[in-house]
Order: sequence, then structure tokens, then C-alpha cells
Amino acid sequence: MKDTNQKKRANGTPKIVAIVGPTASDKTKLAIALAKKFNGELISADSRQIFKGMDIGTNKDKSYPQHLIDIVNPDEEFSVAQFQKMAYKLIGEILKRGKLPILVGGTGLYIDAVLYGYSIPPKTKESARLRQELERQDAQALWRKLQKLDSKSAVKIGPHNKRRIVRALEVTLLQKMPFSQLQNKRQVPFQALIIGINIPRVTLYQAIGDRVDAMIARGLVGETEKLAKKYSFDLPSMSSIGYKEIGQYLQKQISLKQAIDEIKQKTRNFARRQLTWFRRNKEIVWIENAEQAIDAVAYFLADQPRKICLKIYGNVLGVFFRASAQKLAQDLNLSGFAVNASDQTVEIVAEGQEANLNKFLKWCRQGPALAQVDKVEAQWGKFSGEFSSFEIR
RNA sequence: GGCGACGUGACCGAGUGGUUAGGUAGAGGUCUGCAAAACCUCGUACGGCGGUUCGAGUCCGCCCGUCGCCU
Repeated sequence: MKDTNQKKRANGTPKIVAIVGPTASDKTKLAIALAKKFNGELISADSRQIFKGMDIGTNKDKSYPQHLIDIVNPDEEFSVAQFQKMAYKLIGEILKRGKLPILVGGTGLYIDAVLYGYSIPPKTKESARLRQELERQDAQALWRKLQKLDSKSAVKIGPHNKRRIVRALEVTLLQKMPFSQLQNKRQVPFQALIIGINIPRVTLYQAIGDRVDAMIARGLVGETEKLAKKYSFDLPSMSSIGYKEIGQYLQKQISLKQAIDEIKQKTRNFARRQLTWFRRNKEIVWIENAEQAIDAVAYFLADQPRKICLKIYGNVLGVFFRASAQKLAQDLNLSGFAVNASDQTVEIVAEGQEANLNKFLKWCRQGPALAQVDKVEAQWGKFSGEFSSFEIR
């Protein structure tokens, strides 16, 4: 099984898997299981587990090797761009070893930067100086400036979000191009399966509470005390959830119980933001348990034909949707059919190679020129082989 | 039993006759070099019944409830 997978991997576009989900959703546990099963190596995509010495509070799992953990000291600067660069290097090396790279983590920006090839304007001496200068001014003034130079970004960011206003201005001024136009994606030399862990909200919140209690039991206070001897709580690393609150406790500003409650609260808020981030990515395959994840990866690696059932909402009738879909389906070697449903939607069943089905799905989200697609419901299933061609019904 | 205070949305909490206080939690969203960050949006409540008034969370009466004090 492993051998044939690797052979196939060696031929077509290289494949990688990403595991995403909110904090406390047991991403790492799942990733380890997948790594063992599919001969993979783990690359952590976690903006806090990069720090040495911050183990308990960031919930590191050191029972299995993971790349990009413990790579900088808490007082060192680190950025998405660095992460992206290191991750690309590792992915290349792991593929060369004939193994499956598995990106696992809850830092959505890090994941997307790698998966979608963000090209991030570089940091230079000028940019650093400019940023310092901008940071001294007040948000309102900066926003008005941004409005003039890049109104699109200004609208998107809003007048209060100073951090992002500053960055947008910095890039716009230095690159002499609006920030909103510089957000390019590069073609990425691999194909990714993104698995999202889906847990009911109440279960997740329960797990967060339990995990924080466990951190305390494992000595989060001691760990924080040790770190506090070397590092200031003003550092980004030290103001992470957990360390910040325990820091306040150590400085006698709040009680231990207050600190614990606060950590749980902040972690819940954080988990919610992570979910918002991942939910908007329609490529994510949401799974409920390890078996589903293993299935999804097996299909992905095996290049076995699969089936997908689509329901397309929007202005999709009388716009040559079915005809265009048929043409593409034929090009992609898919079989199945497209039909206008009675509820003003188009329904499509297609079977074929998963990669092609994904291309097809991507196209359906846009539709032909005249169509306006609001929503596409997709359901994956097992290949049946019942269709000999792709027809319009 | 008597006297007094109080009763505001999930929680905290302002408001004493005439727009939606606010905060927290919650939910939704934004996101391209700090992202465990930063920011945005949403939520019509005033214990019940009756009265006064053009108009009541805000005044009056009764009832219910909570708390305190007294007997």
C-alpha cells in the first residue's frame, strides 16, 4: 500500500496533507495517527509552539517528532514569512524522502501562507524605520492617509485597527502600489488535502476547560515562573494566552482562580476566531473522527475515482450552466449528469479522479460567464461507475 | 406579623417622565511579516396587574419575589 502510494506520488503533482481546527481539538493526535499510517512527517503550523521553553502553556506534544517546534527563543522575532520559507524547504525535503508532509496547526495565517503561496512584501531596514514612524501617529490620521492611497484597504480594515492600517500603509508607501493590489498568490508546487476537525461547540468548550486544568496540574505556574526570570511579559510570546494570566497571578494582581478562569475564557474566544478563519475556506474537508480522516487521506493519495454530488444555488438557470459544465466534465474525464432541479438550482453528479473533481467543483463555484453562483453544496461519496458519459438531463 | 430597601435583557450595571447607556459572556464576521494578535457587526430588557399622564423602566396603588431589620 505504502509503496504504490509513493510511486504515484513520485509521478504526478506532489501531495501534502494539512490538518486544521480550533485549539483543543486534538489536531496533533490525529496528525500523529495519520503520519504513522501514511508514512508522513509532521510540520507544526503553530505560532506559539515555535518558542523554546514554552511547552505546557502551548500544549506541545513531544511524543512524536514534529518540525518547526522549538525553533526560536521567546525574545526572538518571528514572522509568517519566515514560517512560510521554512515550511517550503521542509516540504521539499520530506517529499524527496518519499514521505508525506503533514502540516498541522491552528494558526490559520501560517497555513494559508504555505498552502496558497502568499507573496509577502519583505521586511527591510526602510520598512522597519517607516513602521516605527507610522506607529507614533494616531490611528485616525493614519487611516485618512490610507484612504487616499488605497481606499479599498481602508474600507476593509476600518479606522480603528491600527496594526493593520500601519502595515497597509507601510507596504503601500514602500512598494508604491496599493496594499490591496499586492496580495498575490503564487502557484504552489503541490496539491493539498485540507482536513478540518469538526467538534460541537459545547464539546470543544468543555475540552478547553479540561485542558487548562490539566496545564495547571502539569505545572504551568512553574513554567511561567521560570520563563519570567529571563523574559519580559511585554514580549509577544510571553503575552500568549496562559502565560499572561499566570504572570498577573505571579505579580499578585489576580488570584490563581481568576487567572485560570481568564485563561479558559480567552481560549474559548480564540477558538471561535480560529473557527471563523477556517470556515471561510471552502476547500476544507470537515471530518468528525479519525476514521473519516484516514478515509479522506487514503482516497486523496490513491487517486481513486470518487463521486461528488453538487447542488448549485444562485442565478444558474438559462445561463448555459449545464452545457458549460458538460464541456468541462468531458475535458476532465468525468462521468455523470447535470439537471435543472425544480427549486431553481442545478444538481450535478460527477465521478472521476479526485483532483479533477476538485477542479470541477472549483469551476462550479464560479459558473459560466452569465451565471451568478451564490452557494454550492457538495457531498463526496464512493465511486459507483454507473455512468458511461456526462450528460445533460 | 410590622417596618425598610430592592427587583432592568444570560450576567454585571447606569438611567427618576419623552432617542438604543455601557460592559461581559454569547453568536456572526474581517484577516497576506506581531495572528494565541488587532479589529468590525448583532442582541430592545426594565417582576405582575391596574391607575395617573398626550407619553412611565422612571410617579401612584395593590400583588408577587429577594434581602435586611424589628416583634
